[in-house]
Amino acid sequence: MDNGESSSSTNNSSRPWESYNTVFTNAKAGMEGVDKEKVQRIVYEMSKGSKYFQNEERKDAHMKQKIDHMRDRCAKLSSSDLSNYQKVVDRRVLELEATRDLSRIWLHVDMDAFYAAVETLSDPSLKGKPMAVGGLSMISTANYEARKFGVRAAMPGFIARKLCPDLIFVPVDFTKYTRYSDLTRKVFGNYDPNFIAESLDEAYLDITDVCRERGLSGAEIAEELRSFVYSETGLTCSAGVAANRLLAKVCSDINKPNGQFVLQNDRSTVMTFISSLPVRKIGGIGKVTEHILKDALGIKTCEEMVQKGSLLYALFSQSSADFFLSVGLGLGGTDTPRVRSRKSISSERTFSATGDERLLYSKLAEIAEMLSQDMKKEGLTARTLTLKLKTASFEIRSRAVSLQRYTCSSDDILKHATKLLKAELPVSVRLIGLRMSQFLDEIRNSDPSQGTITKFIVQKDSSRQDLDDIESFDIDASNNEGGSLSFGSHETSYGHLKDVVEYEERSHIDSEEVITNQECMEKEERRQVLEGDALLIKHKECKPDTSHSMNDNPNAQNTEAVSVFPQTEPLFWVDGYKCVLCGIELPPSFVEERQEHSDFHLAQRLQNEESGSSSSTTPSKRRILGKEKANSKPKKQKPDQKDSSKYIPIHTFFTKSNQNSSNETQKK
DNA sequence: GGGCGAGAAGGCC
DNA sequence: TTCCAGGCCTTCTCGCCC
Repeated sequence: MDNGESSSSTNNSSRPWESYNTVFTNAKAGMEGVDKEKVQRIVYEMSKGSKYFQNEERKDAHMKQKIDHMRDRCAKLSSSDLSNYQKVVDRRVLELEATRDLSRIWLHVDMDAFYAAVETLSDPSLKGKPMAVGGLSMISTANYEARKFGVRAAMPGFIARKLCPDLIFVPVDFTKYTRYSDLTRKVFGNYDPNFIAESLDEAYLDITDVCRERGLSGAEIAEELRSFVYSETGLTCSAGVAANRLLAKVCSDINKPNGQFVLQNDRSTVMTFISSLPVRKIGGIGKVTEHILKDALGIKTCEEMVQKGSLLYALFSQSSADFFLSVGLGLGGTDTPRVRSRKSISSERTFSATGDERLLYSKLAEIAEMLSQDMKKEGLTARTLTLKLKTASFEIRSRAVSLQRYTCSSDDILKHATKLLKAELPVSVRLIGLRMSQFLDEIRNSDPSQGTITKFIVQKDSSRQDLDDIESFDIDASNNEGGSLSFGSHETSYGHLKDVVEYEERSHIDSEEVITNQECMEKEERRQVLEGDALLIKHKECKPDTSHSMNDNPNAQNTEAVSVFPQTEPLFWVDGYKCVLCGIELPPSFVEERQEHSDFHLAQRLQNEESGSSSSTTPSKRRILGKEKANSKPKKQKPDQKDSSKYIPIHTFFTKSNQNSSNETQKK
């Protein structure tokens, strides 16, 4: 990279493509003999002038600015600074060395050109021909014949076709890939039941035990596993065997395709191996990190990370520097981590750039629905919604909002996403994404006997479930002595809980549809009727003899519901604003709050009936009060705190000083 | 002034 | 001719609160 020079568009060189930082010329398995300059030139020629290209230039300029800034800081370091940082490095090296574990044998399996190989199995006529899975806009993977032309994953199809005019495009079919992936995983499970699936086509296996039990070496197990994978699927894979996952992953790439590489478990072999290894080979170090390390600090190999450790600790955050140093020592994960808990879930779609608001809202609705479906499938509820937009000029914007309650409802997601989008208009957009984070996982991850409560919360349109409510729900349940909240009792109760909830959901949706065209008071009346009816249905299920006619005409049943449910009065707003159960006052215009409030009483009542507990928690007023004070922040929850113990933060890092990266994307 | 949470952005596969 | 994904994670900055 031509450091410090202007961006590529203004480069006066007769070979401007040389400074175009495409990722497509990076060495990847099967691309060894590729004419890199030709690929780079074609990619440059086809990209230049496009909005994508301009955006790349902007990013490139930003990266260069960052590198320059780092260099400046580097130059300002005094020898005593460096000597102090060196002491830190020396100490950390000792500490890290103490954690070195050479007793484990890890195997990394990587399927060869997975999607392309599966497609070739389905259609043998593709064998031997250059082929890519994907379309003209983007390809997901390419077979080895296509890679000889420089075609590779994440490359736009139109560029791939230019590089290889005979390229055959096959559409992506994830169902098929998942099926084959399942077959490979069955094989993996025979060697390590706790194997870590990284993606559809990659996995880590701790084969220490199987090696010992069968008296076989890592190489022999790898050979056997690959052979079983082939006989089960007809697909080839490559494997790496080493003392930790980081090294095993590097090793699996060495003899690709259909090969394996074993790195012996002794320190000097590891250190020799790592000494000349380019940093880019390490998982977690990508294009940007590679450039920063090389151009700001002159670090190209893993060994140099240790040699220049003082600079790393001077310029990077502690966690980033620790990561780099451990890489330089050839250290990596050796334990089987507990199941990674996801932090967010998202859905996004790219389409032709448009500024048509109606179209944008309709895309938004589709995505909200998809996200909601995914969340329900995974049993997740969350309270932070982030809208991501990629504008026609490839600028990425994200706008987030934290909701008052945990939800997975598409209505809720869409409602808030619409507000976020509205604030950005007018804008021409080519991608919309929605992400939900801050999961309700204290409950999700709590003891298994609470599964049905979780299910209840999740399956219910949780849009109206307040955190406080859930917490009290949970606590009440767990405090209930004598195991009256056993799994069995939940099972029994779940049926009618679910029905009530589903009924209520339907009612809610119906009422919402009507509401849009109704006056506020009328809406409130209707809601009262529906609330009363939901309780009634619940009651009917408990007492099957109750008249069936109740359900037929909800609007006519409210008073009936009251009369047949005397021991637990239905929720009713006295004088139109006061809850008869707890006395809290909420004017009719506080529609959402009133809905939540009634939900709370409903849930509490069901809970109490099941557990026999009469413990009652008044729904928190603090949020309601917070609402009244329009600008006050909601009471801080314990967030899903960064679980720093789980993984070394790797992928992204920044210098310790201020970034001062003028955020053009910021602030409107 | 430090701790903390929310929002935004960057980065990797 | 066609003009660059989708998902997830981490860190940073800023502002509020104690």
